[in-house]
Amino acid sequence: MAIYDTLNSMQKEAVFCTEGPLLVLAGAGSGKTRVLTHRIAYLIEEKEVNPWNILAITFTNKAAGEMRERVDKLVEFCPESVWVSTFHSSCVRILRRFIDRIGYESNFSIYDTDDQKTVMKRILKRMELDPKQFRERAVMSAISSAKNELIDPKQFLENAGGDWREKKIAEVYQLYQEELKKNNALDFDDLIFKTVDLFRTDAEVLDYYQERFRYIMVDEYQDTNTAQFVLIHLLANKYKNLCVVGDDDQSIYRFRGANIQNILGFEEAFPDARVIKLEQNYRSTMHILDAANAVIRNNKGRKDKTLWTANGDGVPVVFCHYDQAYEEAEGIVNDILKDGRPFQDYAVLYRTNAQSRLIEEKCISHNVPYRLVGGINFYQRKEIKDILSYLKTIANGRDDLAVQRIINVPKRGIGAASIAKVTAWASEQGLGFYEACVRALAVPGLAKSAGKFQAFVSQIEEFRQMLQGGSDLKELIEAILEKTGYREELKAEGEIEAQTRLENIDELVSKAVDYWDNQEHPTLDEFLEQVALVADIDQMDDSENRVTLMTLHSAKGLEFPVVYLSGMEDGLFPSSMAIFSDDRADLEEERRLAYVGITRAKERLVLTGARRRMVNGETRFAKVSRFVDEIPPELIEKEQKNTYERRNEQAKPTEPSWKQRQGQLGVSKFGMKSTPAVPAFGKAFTVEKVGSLDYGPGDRVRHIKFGEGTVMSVQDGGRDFEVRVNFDKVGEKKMFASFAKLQKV
DNA sequence: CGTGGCATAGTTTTT
DNA sequence: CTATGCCACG
Repeated sequence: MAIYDTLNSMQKEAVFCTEGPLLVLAGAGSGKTRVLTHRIAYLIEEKEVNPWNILAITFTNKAAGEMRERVDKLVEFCPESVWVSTFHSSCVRILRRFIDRIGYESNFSIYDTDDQKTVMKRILKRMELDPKQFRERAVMSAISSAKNELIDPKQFLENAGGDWREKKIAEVYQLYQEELKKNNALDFDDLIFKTVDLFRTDAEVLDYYQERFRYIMVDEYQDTNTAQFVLIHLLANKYKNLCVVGDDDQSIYRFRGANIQNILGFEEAFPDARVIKLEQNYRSTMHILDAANAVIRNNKGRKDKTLWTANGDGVPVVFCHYDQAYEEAEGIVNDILKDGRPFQDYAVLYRTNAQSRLIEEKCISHNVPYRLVGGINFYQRKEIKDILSYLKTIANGRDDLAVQRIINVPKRGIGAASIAKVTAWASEQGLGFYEACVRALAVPGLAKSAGKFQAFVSQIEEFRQMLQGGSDLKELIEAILEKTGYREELKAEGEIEAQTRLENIDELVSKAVDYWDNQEHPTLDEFLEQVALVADIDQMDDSENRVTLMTLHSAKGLEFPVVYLSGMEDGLFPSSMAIFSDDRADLEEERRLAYVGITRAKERLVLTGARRRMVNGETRFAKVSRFVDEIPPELIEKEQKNTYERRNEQAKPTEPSWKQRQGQLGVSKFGMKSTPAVPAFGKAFTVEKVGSLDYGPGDRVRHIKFGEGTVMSVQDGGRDFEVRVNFDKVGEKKMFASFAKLQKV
């Protein structure tokens, strides 16, 4: 019983209440993951529930991974049988097994956002719709929302009524689904949608899973959309042992379909539901919580609760107002240096990804190591998508988009015209695109190009044989790079580009190796599947001593000793979209975002904002964010950081450098994790730059490949220094300092 | 068929 | 400002 003694009384109640529907309203930092994991342990150890009968669902792989780890530690008997996974991967697992019952093949491929875009573009073009009126972004989001609400194309059309535009979108939706079906593909939304579809049409399958999952737990319940709600509802409907944990004040994904009503109306959906509130916070100081409470109190549609803590008051919240956005960035970085904790104790949060740039620049110029979460997903990078498309083609060749992506990468002299011919013939014959390539000779009008298609096909076949012959993924990717001439082509693009891209590919290789070595029966298919469902935040490597830069959205579920909320300006945060919206709920969502941001801080919270900042090349002026004003004056210290003050600050002697600071690691109160010997995957997101260069224009330097040369110029290119060097042998080259590793001679 | 240049449009957040 | 798309030229 000892493990439960560490829980407070409310937490205990939630853990011990195992039968029937249960809603746990868990405020920020109130230990909800602890409750979930202990509840799982309790079910197994005390209630003798078979681990096999437990399902725990989260939103991100990271959360699932953490829960998995904690469950494995806590539960003695067969913890691995507990199904801990995300919505999306649970659905994939179910669909792989039973999707044939709703007319798909079980080896369906999963389309990511880019794939969807490609398909959508094609359809919009084919329908000759005015691209101004039907932008693919808008159409896609309309379709996505429809899927989140479980509306199929037919219903969409019915709902459209007499609205011409809506009717057209319904038509696009219909065609889009047909196209996906033809390619035996599902997009992200389909994964949920089709699982619900499967459960609704096949009572046998539903019953199987209802029996299997007698105890269901859902984390971050406030983020579920209607489709996910129905899914859970169906699964839980037989035994009704459903425990959902969430915080309505942290619902920040309305824009992608999250339905806050799922949590607010839980008691109506399950009339005999128990409700337990967790209001004791273990994370932050009272000052921080007071600020959070004060802000969120302005929202109307919420369950009433007030966080409190036994921690002390702590230091006051600070708001720093700057003139310019770059001064704000500078101020934050200076403050971090002055404060003097290990870098990993700090997070700088912002509303939009674009804001990261200024902060990055200042981190670079002050030698502060940082880790950037978000931005372009690693798996969306061109070179990664290329290699993955090769792998997909090698795996089965059924993913037409993948094949089309690589058929002329690197250049094989196969142009758009030939591809169009093959595509047309393929659909005429009812063949997949790859199949059609195999039979290129039979395609009418292809003439000379047919040989090029055949060369491509035989190359793919060669790779397949490698795989069957026992090659691992590392060898395979290596072979692709060499034999297709991909590496060659990259190099032709330029030294800097090629190096960055090859480094990214190396990251992919290490990911592949990691998978290959840790799996009992590794398969290419399974690897590709894992890769399809990862998000940025999943890869965040928190073992390195770096400042974290990310959006408020990415920050949910995390905590840091010191948090900077930057860009606290009306029009930016809250966004002007929300301010001018006639739906009050939009502004409330922004406020919840502010609440999430504030409650990430454990000890110190600094809000910052600027009067002016450059947006889209023009200067914009902004008032202080209304959220700052919602914090009562006695809780917050406001500082005007004007240009004059800043000059004084700058005049001070340089702060301890990064290297010196590293020595403090391990001595500090926080973050004692040691750096692993093998760099974790995710390095691609951290930018390690050379702080200052020991060479400048006019100096002689040596490059590993190009030999000696003279530095022409050094330019601070934002993320890195761009150096122009005139090499004796090869002439002038542009390169990034951190990659070029130039040596002064 | 490929490339390079120009024009235009877009900016919230992402599983 | 930047990324993408389209068009015209080689």
